[in-house]
Formats: sequence, structure tokens, C-alpha cells
Amino acid sequence: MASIKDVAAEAGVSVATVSRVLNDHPSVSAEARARVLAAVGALGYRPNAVARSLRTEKTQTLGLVISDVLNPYFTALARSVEEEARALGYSVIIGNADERPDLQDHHVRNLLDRRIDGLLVSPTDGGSPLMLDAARAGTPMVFVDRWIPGVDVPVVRADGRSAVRDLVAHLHGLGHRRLAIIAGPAATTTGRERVEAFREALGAYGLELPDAYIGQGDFQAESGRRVTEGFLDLAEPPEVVFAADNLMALGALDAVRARGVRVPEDIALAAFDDIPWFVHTDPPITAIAQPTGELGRAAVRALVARIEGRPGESVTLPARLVVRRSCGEQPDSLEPSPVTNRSQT
Amino acid sequence: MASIKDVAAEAGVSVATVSRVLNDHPSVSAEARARVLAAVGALGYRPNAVARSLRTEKTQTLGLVISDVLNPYFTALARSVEEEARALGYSVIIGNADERPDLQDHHVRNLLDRRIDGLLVSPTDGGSPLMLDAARAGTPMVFVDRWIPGVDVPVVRADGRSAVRDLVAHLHGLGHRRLAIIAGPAATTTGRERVEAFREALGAYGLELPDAYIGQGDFQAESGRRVTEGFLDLAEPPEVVFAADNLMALGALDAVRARGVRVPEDIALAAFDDIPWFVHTDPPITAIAQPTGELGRAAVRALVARIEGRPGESVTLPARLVVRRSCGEQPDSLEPSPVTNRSQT
DNA sequence: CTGAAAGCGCTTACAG
DNA sequence: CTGAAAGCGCTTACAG
Repeated sequence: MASIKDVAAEAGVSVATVSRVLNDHPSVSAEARARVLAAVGALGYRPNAVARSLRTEKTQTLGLVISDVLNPYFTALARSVEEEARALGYSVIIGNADERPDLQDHHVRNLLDRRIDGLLVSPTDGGSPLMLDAARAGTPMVFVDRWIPGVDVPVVRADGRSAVRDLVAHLHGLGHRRLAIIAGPAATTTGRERVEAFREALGAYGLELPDAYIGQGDFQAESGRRVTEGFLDLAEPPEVVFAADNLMALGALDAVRARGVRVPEDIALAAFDDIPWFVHTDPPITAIAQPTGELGRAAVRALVARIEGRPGESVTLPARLVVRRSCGEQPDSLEPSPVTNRSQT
Repeated sequence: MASIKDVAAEAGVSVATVSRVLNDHPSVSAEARARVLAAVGALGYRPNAVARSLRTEKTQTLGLVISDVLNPYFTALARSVEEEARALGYSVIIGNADERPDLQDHHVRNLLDRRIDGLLVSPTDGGSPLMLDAARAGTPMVFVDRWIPGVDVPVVRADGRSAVRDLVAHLHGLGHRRLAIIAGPAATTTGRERVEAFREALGAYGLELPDAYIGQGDFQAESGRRVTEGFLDLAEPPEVVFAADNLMALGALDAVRARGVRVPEDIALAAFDDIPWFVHTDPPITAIAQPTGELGRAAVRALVARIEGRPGESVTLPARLVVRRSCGEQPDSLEPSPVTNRSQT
């Protein structure tokens, strides 16, 4: 592969001049520029990004450590992150933690070793020493979706509180009184917050959230299934199951279907995170939609700000309730077309 | 950040010795090794992968250029690719082409500039000069899922022919005679092959595939919707719509739902690519499932073989039909649990 | 405007 | 077993 030396030789100039042309440095004569460009074309020369990075101490690369790529919410988030990063001149390397702290650490370490310019993370747990050290050491970093309290890092996320209140109002209005939740891991902020928001919203109607109605899930489908089976085995099963993410809702649907229980006649189902398929499930599922695309873009902007030495603020965007038929009753309003929905990402 | 010089100074040895310890070179005294390791620990030293790559001309990185990350099939593929790569000591950088040749080229170029050790690609089109040049120039490369004929690059893919025959047999057995397909782009191998396989399978029953029953899609949901609307507007609409990927099936479902048409009573629907949600759609969707996880792993193994100078063969794995209710009739057999399904990836 | 030279952080023959 | 030195491919003060 041709190097800058070859180009210099071909153009009859020094490598410094070639470098200047390549980097649009102003002080290059028009003639030298033309010769260099011609040589670049003739040799099919492409600058070696590795060498450039070593020299400039910039890789123009962002790391994104995500909890689970197979979760459509995170896939959409990753996509919008990549788009915004590309627009700002960065590439992104995605590390899939699969909800495993050890894998998360593997990726953080790998990304740091590769000298990424900044790190976007949606932590799987309360934060490993490695990640906390990186933050303390001044690695530009931004939390997205989930975060770690007490760490001085901007947080870009959705606030689901008001949407959860809307959901509970909807459920209460339909006459439901025994509401259960499939919670995410208590080690994650979203795992805790969604339960708390649900409990608070219930409180406003004088309803309790008994321990038997809090099933411990891990944001994966299998846990949603297991927890739902437990709910169905209760002497007094809940009238509603609220899954704290879309994969656990999938598992809940599996469990319900295996038992021959009907939704919403026998049990109502709602989910946090909306996905295109929820329009077409049997029945269509009432869900809380996050502004995923906007979150990804805001997170990248905050991270790039930090990289460039600017402040980079936290951003909180509201989630919203999308009513469908899985909790009973007809939708209050016309459903937006699901294809249109996709454009939100 | 501490460099190898700092470690050498701290340990009282040369940087060469530090490097040897770090790379498990045998000729290092136990004592020197211990001192270096202690210094590494004390300084929290991590080797700079950028510098190492420049020197060794190896990045231990694979590039994966994928047609569309939001497509669950490709998400699953990307995940298995990353897993296998990690097991073999490689990281992977994913480039999402979004079915756009220009974006595909952007990513290929970017990956090449970063000097990835090898490239895995599922081409969006017939192949840009850039990609063909890279292959010709000897960049280790493997095609996965889709490929470009006439290029000397191993291909790892699923063969859907027999599954498509099974599908047509199933449809014919249910009495359907007017079968239509939502095709993928003719510029892609999978786009062409699925239509051909369908046409051949129909031929075995003396059925034709008239042009009016071939809708041109682009593997995205919106095109599935548009094509399906066209089918429904026909004087003699088809009895079956077979979508060549899962996203176009989603679009078809949108269109059918918007018209108030019932599946399978008014029209049957089947899809290429199976996803967990197909178990829970209304009705559950008959689909052709690819061994996605195995494809991803095989592709990585073939690529790494090429990188290491070994042959690296092409692999073709069979896809299989999963019958559900969207074409009429009850499933022939018990549906495997969808959570179990996921483990295939 | 241009070039020679230093240096980014590593690895690896080479000599001892 | 160990170290001095060269070199990977760039960029960038510095001097002219």
C-alpha cells in the first residue's frame, strides 16, 4: 500500500508538503498542491489512519458500550448514535455488553486501549472500578439511557415518570386495581426508576405495589417469561402486567400464550419501550415510547462537546404513552402508522 | 497516560524488555518479568493499541459492513460475528449501509483507512469499484448473506431453495394458486435468488409467477407496504403474499391492516427470515428461518483463515420453513418456544 | 511556501 | 537474557 513517502517521491515534493495538502493547510502553492493531488490519484493513496492517530493523539472514534444489541431499543439507539457521529466526523465502535458486567468491562478496556476519543455508555450495573477510574481520569464520557449516580458525567436519557402516570391512569380508568411489574435489574437506574415511578403512580390512586407483584427480571425475554409464570401461579394473580422493557414483554407474551390465557380479557399487558411490532402483536401492545433517535443524537453532541473541551450538558427528554388494545378498550385515538413510527429513531 | 518508557524507567529495564514481557516473549528473566509486571501494576499501564498496530501492521480488528442494522436478521448476524471474533481475539467495527451504496462505500473506505485486518460484507448492490478493487488488491474479505458474483471471495450464506419449495408445497396444499412475492432489490443476490426460487417452486406445480405478482421492494418496511397496496388494488389480487424479508413483511402487515383485510382469511402472508415476534403477531407468521448464528460464526472463521493465510472456504447452510397460521390452517407441529428460538442466533 | 527533522508508542532484528 | 537502535506512517514546530 502506497505511503506518504511514495506520494512525495511521485510528486517531487517533501512528505511535509504532501501532509499539508492532505490536511488543507493554507500555505501550499497551487502548483505543489496540483502535483500532490495528481500523485495521490495516480497511486490510489489513502492516508493511514493508524499512523495519523498515533501522531495526533486523536482517533476520531467514539466508543459505545451498550447493554444489549439484540434489544431493538438499543439497536435504534446505536443507529442514531452512529448517524450523528458520522455527521460530526467520527466513527463509532460498538461494544455489546449483553447485560453482563464482565463483558462490559472487556469492551471498556478494549476501547480505552484503542484510544477512542470518547465513550458513550449505558451501564449494565452500578459501575466497575475500571469505568469509574476512566471517568475520574478524565476520559470524555457520557451516559446514555442508564447512568451511574455520583459520577460527574453528563447523562442523556428519557424521563418516563409522566408517561408511567398516564399509563396507570389509563389502567385505573379501565377498572384495573391489581397491577404488577416485571422489573429490570436493581443495579441499573432504569431498572429502579421504572418500579419507583410505577409505585408512585399507583400511590396517587391509593393503590399499593405489594412485593408479590414485583417480579425481578433482567431485561431479557426469558426473565419476562419466568416472572409472568410466577404471577399467573399466584392465588390472586394481577390484572395487569407491566414489563419494564420490550424483551421482557415478549417473554410475558410467551408465558401467557403457553398457558392459554387471553390478553386483555384475562390479563392486561403493557411495556416500557415501543417497537414497530407492537402494532401487529395479538393484541397490539400499549407501550411507553422513548424519543430514541433524539437521545442518541443528543448523547453524541454532548460527548463531542466534552471531547472538544466544551461543557456538554445532560439532557432529559420525556417519554410518552402509546395506548393500544392490550389493556382492554379501544385506542383513544388513531394509531400513527408504524412505518411512520420508525422515523422517530 | 503512562507509556512503555515510563514502565521501563519504573522497572529499571529497557523498553525492549518491557515489550517482551508484555508479549510473552520467552527470553526474559523471571526477575525482570516480575519488576516489569510490578511497574505495570503501579502505573496502571495499558499498551497503546494504535502504536502497536502501526508497528505490527495488524489491528486485530475486523470490519463488518452490513446492509441494515435495524433489520433484526442483521442485528443477530452482527452479534454472532462479534462473539466469534472476540473469541478469536478480534474486535469488530460495524458499518451500517442502510441499503445505500454510497453509505456502504463510505464505510468500506473508512474501514480500509483504519487498516482493519479483514472485511466482512453483505453487499447492498452489485459492488462498487472501491469494493472490487479492495478484493483484487488482496484485502482479506468474505461475503456474508449476500455476495457479488465473479469476485474471488468466499461466500457464507444460507440456501433457501428447499425451504421455499416447502413453503410453496404448504401453500399449494392449502389450496392457494395465486401467489405473489415482494422482492428485494435485483442488485442483491438474495433479492434475485428468492424470486427465482419462488418461481421455480411454483413451476413444479404448474403455476406461473406473472409480473403483476412480483412487487419490487427494497428490503425496507415502507416498500413492503407500498407493494402490498398495489397487490390489493389488482383486479385479481393474489391469495398469498410472500415477503422476501421480515421488514417488508412488517410493511405488508401495515398495509393489510390499514385496509381492514384479514390474514389469513382474505390473504395469506409468509416471510423470509424468522424473528421472535412472528410468534406473537396476529396471526403468527409462517416464515423461513436462517441459521443466523452459525452463518456469523462461519463467516468470521473463514475471514480469519484468510487473514492468517489459510484458504477460508465458502459455506452454504440450509434455511428451514417454520409453519404458523398466517397462510391458513393450524401448524402441523408444536411451535418451539420463541425464547428457545432466540438461542439459534 | 517548503523541507529536514523530531517524535508519537510501540516491536524486533541485531549484537553482545 | 538484555539493550540500543531502527522504523512503522504520519504531523508539525522550526528555520529558511
